[in-house]
Amino acid sequence: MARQRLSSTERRAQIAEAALRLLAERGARGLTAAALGAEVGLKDASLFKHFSDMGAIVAAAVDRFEAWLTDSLDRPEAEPLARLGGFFVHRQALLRARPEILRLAFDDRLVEAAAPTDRDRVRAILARSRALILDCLTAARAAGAVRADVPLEALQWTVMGAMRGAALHPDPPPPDAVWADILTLISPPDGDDR
Amino acid sequence: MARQRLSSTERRAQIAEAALRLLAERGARGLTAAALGAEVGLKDASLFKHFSDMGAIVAAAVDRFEAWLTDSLDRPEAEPLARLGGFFVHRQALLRARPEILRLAFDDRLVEAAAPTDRDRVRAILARSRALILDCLTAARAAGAVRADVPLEALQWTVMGAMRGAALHPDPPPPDAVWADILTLISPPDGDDR
Amino acid sequence: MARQRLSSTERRAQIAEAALRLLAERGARGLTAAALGAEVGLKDASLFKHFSDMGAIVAAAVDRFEAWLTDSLDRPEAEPLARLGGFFVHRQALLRARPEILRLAFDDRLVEAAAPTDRDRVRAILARSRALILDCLTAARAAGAVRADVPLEALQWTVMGAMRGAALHPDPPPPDAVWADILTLISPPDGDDR
Amino acid sequence: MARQRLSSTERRAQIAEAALRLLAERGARGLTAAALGAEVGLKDASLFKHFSDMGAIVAAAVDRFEAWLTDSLDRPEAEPLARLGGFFVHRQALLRARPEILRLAFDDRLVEAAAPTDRDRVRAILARSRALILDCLTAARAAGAVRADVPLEALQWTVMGAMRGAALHPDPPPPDAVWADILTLISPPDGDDR
DNA sequence: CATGAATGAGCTTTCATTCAT
DNA sequence: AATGAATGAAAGCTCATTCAT
Repeated sequence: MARQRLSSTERRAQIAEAALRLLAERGARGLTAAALGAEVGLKDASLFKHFSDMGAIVAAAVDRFEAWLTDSLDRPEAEPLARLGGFFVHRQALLRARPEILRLAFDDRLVEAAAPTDRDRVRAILARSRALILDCLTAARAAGAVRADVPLEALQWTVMGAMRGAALHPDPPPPDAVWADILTLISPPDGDDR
Repeated sequence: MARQRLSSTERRAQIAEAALRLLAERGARGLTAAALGAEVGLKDASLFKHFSDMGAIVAAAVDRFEAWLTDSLDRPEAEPLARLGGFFVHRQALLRARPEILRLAFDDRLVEAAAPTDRDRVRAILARSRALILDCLTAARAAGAVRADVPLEALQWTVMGAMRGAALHPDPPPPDAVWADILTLISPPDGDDR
Repeated sequence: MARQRLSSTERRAQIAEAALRLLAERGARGLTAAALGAEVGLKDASLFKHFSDMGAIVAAAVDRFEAWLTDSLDRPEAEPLARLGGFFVHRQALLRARPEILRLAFDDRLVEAAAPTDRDRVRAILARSRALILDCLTAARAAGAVRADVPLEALQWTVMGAMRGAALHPDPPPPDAVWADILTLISPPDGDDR
Repeated sequence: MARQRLSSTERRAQIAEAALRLLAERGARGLTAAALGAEVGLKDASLFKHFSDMGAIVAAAVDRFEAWLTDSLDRPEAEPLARLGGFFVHRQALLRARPEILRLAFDDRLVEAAAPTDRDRVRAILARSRALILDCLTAARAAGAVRADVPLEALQWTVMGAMRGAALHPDPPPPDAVWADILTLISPPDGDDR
């Protein structure tokens, strides 16, 4: 196999991405320099020409993870439930496009591999999604757009449960159909309309 | 401190439990023979007097995990929603009693540590809980006890989302209150009562 | 070759001593875990059962070095030149008994291998010998026992030069003969006797 | 900073000199291609455009060392003690001008870094200085210019001890003052003048 | 002339495991 | 039943060196 020569910028991106993949597929113990090297067609030693150590690689992987999960499409100005729906559908699409990688969003594998500093970053990234959901629901409730007979947190869990359930589903349903069902669940019960 | 000499049976149990704890607290990379030995007051070498190798230890840990998650209190004969409520409340109690250990139920840490065989067993254990929920909901719908305007899976995700959300909550609400909220969410909308 | 089993205490001593030897014979770059292991009949990995890391090994080697160079025979109460002569002869004997190891006393090889903390310790050990010499000479001068026509330091250099020269000599002369010559050199010139 | 492009000859000299400096300051383990490159403003790989390998670099450093220690000022025709005094003062000046580098003269650091061949060269270089001293002393004794009551070697050690002591002195005394003291020490004792 | 990318060999260290006591 | 000493394999990382640009 001809020795691949890539620019350092490309390599760094490639390595970070491969690290995320390995982490998702084989867990923290599967993320070794040798395995990572094999993944990108390098020897283990060569990795350290691009990153100072494994910690830096994980940090770059966390950056990458953050980039994926930072929802550029989020429109804060929108009507709260529309905003939440947009987030939900967009995030579902993401989770399906990168199933191996984004499964990391649902457990602590990335947290486990990371050094304390990055650990907090990962937690913060995940917390942001939860906060966005809760924000939208809070605003929606103020506008009477969601049911008032259960605590907001119950609604948040419903949304997050659906997110997770649909993403991990072996035969995932269309995101907007799922969102429609969520809407049905969290909307004020019928009688209120009258 | 006098060297502790325990019967083999006790030791095996103690080690398996400690393995679960380590796995939950420090992840797959934190489960080393030395750490595990320290946890139970043995030297690493002594572990292998009780188990043939680390794989066997993880297998025993999976047994233990299965024992915890096998709900002895489940009463199949009960009315479906009552059965589901009983399961929910009981499981919540369990998750709070063993927070460190049972966090394993929510991610793939145990899967990661396990050899392929045990991996499937863990998946099966987790699948059983999901199946129980779905069973109850299916029966309940047949009896008209849950809303019919969303797919059963949406209801399942709602229950599981609440289970997870409540268990991971920093200041967990009383299980029966959570269950009451879930009931509200999954019950048929108001108008149907007439 | 039958696997040698030694008590940890013995091993530690053996390893520390071998480290000194390697350092003296092959220099800082020759002191590798593998080489050291070979020297004592162990695999490199086994060394770390007895010492936490290479730093600890070097530290133990410095201890050993210190023990050799700490002159238990020194008698502060003696007449200064007798005390210095005793030191000189005793130290010469030592340097010949352990030529490989004690060559370390004459250059910075040990300093180079050591971590900053131990580095200072080595310097202190070497400084002690120099101080002892200077002390004796100072006292001797006060008693008119050494010549007064050159600075004390010049006398100190004479003693130290002879120490080094005699120790490194391919065919080393008897220590007391050397000492006699030094005495001749540093004594007050003839005329004083009258 | 614009990439420095130097002629090969200049580079070789620069690198050899930097190697000596590194060796003196950081020891054999501090002489790495990367460190050496940094010292001269090159990348490690670029060093090997000028030298075939590290061995060649050390060899060039030994050349350099030899050049420094080859005393162009030595005048064999002079009166022996004058010749020795000239050597002493000149060498002292050298040691002070290049303290970092010439400290190499006093221990085996350079020997340690060198391959066997160069090792012998270094030893030969150092032996030359010793031989010069002994030659002068031998001639001086034949002329009755030095004391006859101690072996020549003792006088040689005195000179060398002073050389070393003065060079390593934290606050070095003027070379000719030191030489005067040496003269005092090695001259025939008073009474002989009559 | 100089560099950036890559490598193989070797280093320190960790880890699961074996064996004699 | 438990340990202390030892090991082989593999991990993370450094280093001299090669090669294409």
